[in-house]
Formats: sequence, structure tokens, C-alpha cells
Amino acid sequence: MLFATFAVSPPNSCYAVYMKSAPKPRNKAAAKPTINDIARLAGVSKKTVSRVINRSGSLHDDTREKIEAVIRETGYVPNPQARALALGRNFLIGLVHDNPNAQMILNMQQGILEALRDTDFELVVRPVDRSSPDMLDDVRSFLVRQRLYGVVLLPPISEIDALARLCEEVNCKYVRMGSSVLDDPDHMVASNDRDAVIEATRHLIAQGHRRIGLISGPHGFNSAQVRRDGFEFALAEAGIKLPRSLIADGQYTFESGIAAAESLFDLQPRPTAIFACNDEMAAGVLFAARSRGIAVPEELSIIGFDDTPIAARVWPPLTTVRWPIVAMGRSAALKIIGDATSVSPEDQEPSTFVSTLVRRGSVAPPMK
Amino acid sequence: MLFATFAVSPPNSCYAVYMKSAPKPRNKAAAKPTINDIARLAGVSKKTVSRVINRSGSLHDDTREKIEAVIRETGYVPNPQARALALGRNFLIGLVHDNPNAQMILNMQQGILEALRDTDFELVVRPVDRSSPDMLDDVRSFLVRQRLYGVVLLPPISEIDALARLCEEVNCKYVRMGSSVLDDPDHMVASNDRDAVIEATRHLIAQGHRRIGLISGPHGFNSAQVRRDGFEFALAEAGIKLPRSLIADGQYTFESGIAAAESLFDLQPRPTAIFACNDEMAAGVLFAARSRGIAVPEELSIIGFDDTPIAARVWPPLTTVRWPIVAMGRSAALKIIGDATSVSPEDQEPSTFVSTLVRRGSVAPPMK
DNA sequence: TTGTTATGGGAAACCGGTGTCATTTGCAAG
DNA sequence: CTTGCAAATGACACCGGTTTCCCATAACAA
Repeated sequence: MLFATFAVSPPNSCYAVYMKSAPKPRNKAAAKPTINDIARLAGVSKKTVSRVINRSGSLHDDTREKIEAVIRETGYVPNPQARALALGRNFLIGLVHDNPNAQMILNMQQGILEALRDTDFELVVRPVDRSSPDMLDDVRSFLVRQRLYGVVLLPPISEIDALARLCEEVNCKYVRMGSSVLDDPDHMVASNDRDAVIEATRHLIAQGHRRIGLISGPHGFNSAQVRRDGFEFALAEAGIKLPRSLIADGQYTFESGIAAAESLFDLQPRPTAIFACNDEMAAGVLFAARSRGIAVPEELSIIGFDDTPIAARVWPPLTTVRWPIVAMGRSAALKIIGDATSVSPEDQEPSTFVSTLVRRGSVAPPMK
Repeated sequence: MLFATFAVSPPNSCYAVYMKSAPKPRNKAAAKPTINDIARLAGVSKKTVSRVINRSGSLHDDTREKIEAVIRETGYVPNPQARALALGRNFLIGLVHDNPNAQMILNMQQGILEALRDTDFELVVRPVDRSSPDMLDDVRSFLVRQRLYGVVLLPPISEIDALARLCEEVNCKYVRMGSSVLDDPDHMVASNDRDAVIEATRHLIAQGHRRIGLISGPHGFNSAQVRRDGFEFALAEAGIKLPRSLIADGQYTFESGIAAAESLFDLQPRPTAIFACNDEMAAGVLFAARSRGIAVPEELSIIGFDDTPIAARVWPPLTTVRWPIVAMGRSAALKIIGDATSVSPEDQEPSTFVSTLVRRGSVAPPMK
């Protein structure tokens, strides 16, 4: 609908945006100082000022101090647009995601923004459609057009190797988020989901549960695979047989959690505990249990994954695995901007994060 | 910690970002066509190409068509950085918020991004700290530095008139989101919260409730004031007295909802229904009721506001007021970019949106 | 036919930085 | 007192668009 007029006026939309009336918005009252002003005031050439700004080349201490004094006095800030043009690279960090989980995106943003605070980098959010055949082209044109400094790729699209290669091809730094290590540490921030799921499953087993259902994530998601692996490993480790019927497919959504729970509830005998591969689905299990009158945790124990806000807001509050996504986002952003800011060496951000079990009220020993 | 090294190296951080090593990343293999290439191929000057892109000036149909053909063939896209530099204005839309509610921010982003899809605008997210004395300066430097095309201001900071004046001062388009009309339609997207709350309260009254508690939003929030007004109006309209003790202060957070609910539960007699000014607090009321063993909706009816996902995920699902925030976000973005894109006149976006009551399972007649 | 406008289109400056390369300066060695 | 070399600095083109201003041509009125 946005370009409906193109049907009537000449259909020549080679570009999506143009100015209907080119305004002349130059506000002369608030004229910001330019590099030329600084150069003139300091009595040097603008190139020298540029050297101070970029810490490049070698220059005399006296000169640097004089220029820095002028910069401080005038409150000069380099024009990011001009720098972007000259450098062929913008000071923007992209967050590319495929809308997996609203809360995750938001937490990730929070982490990235924490890292970007007090830098001149800004965060640009870019949702893409993984099912579209143009996805790669879309991302490419986004990266190339905006000359992004770097991008953070969120799961599940972070698992697409072609995307990573694309980033390298267009010379854009990138960091992939994931539930297991898929790339070298410079380009990867991962959590140890498998270990965390093993711990969670052991917790259920330790409570006495033997008939434990799993609600998996969607096929093709690395996180889903890793979490399922951990679950199966922990059961095998305890010598517990896992019939196929105890595994229900989920889509990481609340509704799919309800549907999967319903199918597990229909089993005879019913599982006494359910591990859901994320909190949304765990909340669905709880919802489904309530509507069937199944008491939680007395008749059914539930464990989720992520520790999103909803886990603590339902009743009983969900035992879940805390996924340190804010810290992961911060780490990802620092990996990207690290070489552009003065990060001391000891501030090296970790590449792998530990997820831990958070015990709340949704787990209890099974009834006799 | 980011700039820890400044303590050791010369503490001359007049600017936060610099390049440690200036790379020369020009990728000649993927050389994008420039306006000069187009001009050469079309046999015209670059100014004429610029005229086509900007629909400015007058030019011959033949010339325009020829240039457009070349643009299509080459897949030329104007360099946003160069345009930003020359125009003194970037093609970025800012989302400035003060972290009121994660879900709201995300929905708003979704709406804005829908409007920006297939345009050359990008969304830049910028959280600010309303309690900081530097807040206005922070926003100002953000707007001026990035030469934003426009910003969307989210409540509660959208209620700060000084922010709106600041936007005008730096010649940046802006749209304020709110729960009531605070500005002219060009700069305001509002919902009719008062009417919606009146409807919700009437619903409770119609069910037979007479002792209805209110959990308000934080002082100083326009939305809190408006919603409270609506509640009080509906009660007065029905001739129901509202003792001060039935009004509990909330902060729009889950925890504050629990605390407020606890205080209302301590009243003798207890209210038979509670209206919470947002869903987070309503979820807190439900949580508190569960932990006290108060049955919902049999012993206590609850109504929330916003219709965030949590409202449908708790048990019983919450009756609430649906706040059309995605549509509001889209409308806000279209107001900003409208004059830069070919939006047909009939696509004029509305400035006020209607919130409606969503009946779920948390309301029932009071017990005798 | 000539003078006067419109109109389409180009040359060059400009936006505010950065890269390349040449030049100047300072200082130790020959 | 040169010479040599490295550090310090400047001149200038360039990034890829836009704007200003001016010219060439065609259309139009006299």
C-alpha cells in the first residue's frame, strides 16, 4: 500500500525513498563546529585534527594537546555521516533476527545497548524472513547499503553458514549467537545448553521421576537439537528408557506447548514430569494442565528453558534454565566494537556462557 | 569499564570512538555503481541523475526514462551515507524510550518496522534514562549527531513537552505516543484509554461487583492518570462510592502488582474485583491471589490493561483491554516518513486508536 | 525576424571527513 | 658541516551524493 501511487504515476520505483520537496533544513543558529573550525582554531591542518581523532599517524604531544583542548572547548563531535562516507563504513551495529521469541530479542537488544552505551555506535534492528528465498539478498543489500560496522545474528538464522560467509564477503564483522559453538570464538557467542539440560533432567530424575516427557523445539533449530540431546543423554545416563511417544514436537510457541502437552496427557500412563525446550511452551504445558485440572507440581512437574519473565509470573512459578542472554548480547557487541574502542585487554569478553538451573515451584516428587 | 585504558593512556577522550587501525576495506570485486556510472551510461550529468532520484527540477520525459532504465539495469542504489552528508539528514528513524515495558517496546518496534519495510529507512533504538539530569542533552546529541530523520517517543517520556520542543529545535520530525491527546495530530498517536477503562469498569459493575479495587500506575504518568480517571468516572456514574483505601499505588511492574494486591487483600471486607492499570500488575494480582489461595475468578475478578502476551498465558487467562500498539507504531512511523514516500492520500494514518475490552476468564459475578 | 521567457541540463563548489604523498623539521651519525 | 633518517605536518584529491548558478535551446509573443 505504501507505493500505491506508483500504479498511477510513472511506475519507475528504482528506489524506495525520495524527497518530495527537498528542504533546506540547515539550522544556522545551532551550527556545529566542523573539523575545519577546529583546524583553524588550533592553527593546524584538518588532516592533523583527523589524526588526533583517529589516533593515527604520529604527532607531537604539544600539537595533540592543543587540538584536544580546542575540541574540548568547542564540544566538537566528528560528523558520523562524513566519516561513514569517507571510511566506507558506518558506525552502526545491526541486529538481524527472524522473530523467534520477542523476549529474547529484547534481552539481546538490552545487552547490545549496554555495550554500546557511551560509544558512538548505534543499534539498528532488522527483522528478516527466513522462509523467503530473498532472505540472503535482503541481508546483503542491508549490509552493503548501510555499510554496517557489524551485525549480531540471532538464532535460528545465526545457524545459517551462508549468512556468515555473506558477512565476510561484504566485509562486515559479525557475531553469531547460539546454543552451541558453531564458529570460531571471534564470531561466536554460545551457551552450554546441553549441559544445562542435562542438569535439569538430572534434577527431575533425582526427584524420583521416571516417566518424563519432552517437548522439543522445531526441527532444524540447533538449539532444539542440542537441548534434546542433553535430555536424552541424561535419561540414558540414568538407565531410563525413553519411548518415542514421550517426545512431542513443539514450535517454541505457547500454543504449540499446549498442543504438545495435550498429546502427552493422553498417554496411559501419563508422564509425571515434562521438560519443555523453552518457557513459552512450558507455560503452555502449565496452561493445559490447569484447564484439565491437573495439579502442578503435585501431579505434574514442569521445567522450562530461558528464564524469560513469564516463567516467574505464572503460578506456580516455573523451574527453568536461566539463559544469560543479556550478558551474551553485551559480549557479542563488545566483540564487534572491541577493536574500535579502548577496551583494556582484561576486558576480553567470554565466548561461551553458562546456563544454570533456577529452582522455583513447578517441580516436586511424583505422587505414589 | 569500556574506557578503562583512558586512565593509563592520555586521558583525552573528547570522542568515544576511534579506529585503532584504519582499514582500507574497499571491496573492488563488489564495486557498486555510483551516480557517476549512471550518468556516464545514460550520457547525462550526475546532476540530472540526481534530479531523477529526487523528483526535483523539471526534466524531459525521454531523459528521465533513459536514466531510469539504466538505474534498473545496473541495480543502482544511491549511497545513503553520501546522501546523508549532502542532505544534512539521515534516513534513520529513532525509537526513544525509557524502558517502561519490554513488551510494549517490542510491539512498537514491530509496528514501526512494518511501516519501514521496503523503504530505505532503518530503525535505530535508543533507550534513555528519564531520571538523569542529562536526559535532554543526551537526546539532543543523539538527534544532532545522527541527523535523524525523525523519532518516535514512547510513553512515559513522550509526555515531556521539553522533548517535543527539542525535536523541533533541532529540526527533527517526531511523533509522540500516548494514552490521550497531548499534541496536534501530526505529532501525536493516541489511544482512548479513558473510554476503554470506563467500558472495562462498567463490565465489572454489570457483573454485580460493587467493591472494586484499583491498582494505579505511577504518579506522573499520563496513562496512569487517564486510566484512573476513567475508573473513577465509571464508578461515580454508577453511584458507587470509592473509598481511598480501595486505591493502591502501583508502578506498572509485576512486583508492584503483587504488593498492591496484598494491601487490598488485607482490607475487611476484601474487594471482589480489582482493576489493574496494566497486565503486568494484573498478573501480579493473580499471582498474589494464588499464593493466598484466593480463587480467581470465583472469589476475585481481575481486569488488566494492554493485552500483552502474558494476559493470555496465565490461568485463568486475563480479561483485559487490548491496546492496539502495533498499529499505533505503524501509524507513528508513517506519519514521519509519509512525506518522503509515495503514500497515497487515502492511506492517511489515523491519529487516535480505539482500545477494546477482551473478555477472557478472569471475571465472574461476585459470590454472595 | 527579433526579443523574451520557460525549460532542460551541465560545471563546479560543497557537505565533512579520510587517504596518499610530499614536504618540513629535528636530531644523531659520519 | 654535511648527510641520513625518522617523526611531524600539510596540500590535495577523494568518498558519492546535492546545491547553486549559469548556459543552451526551444517556444512564444511582438
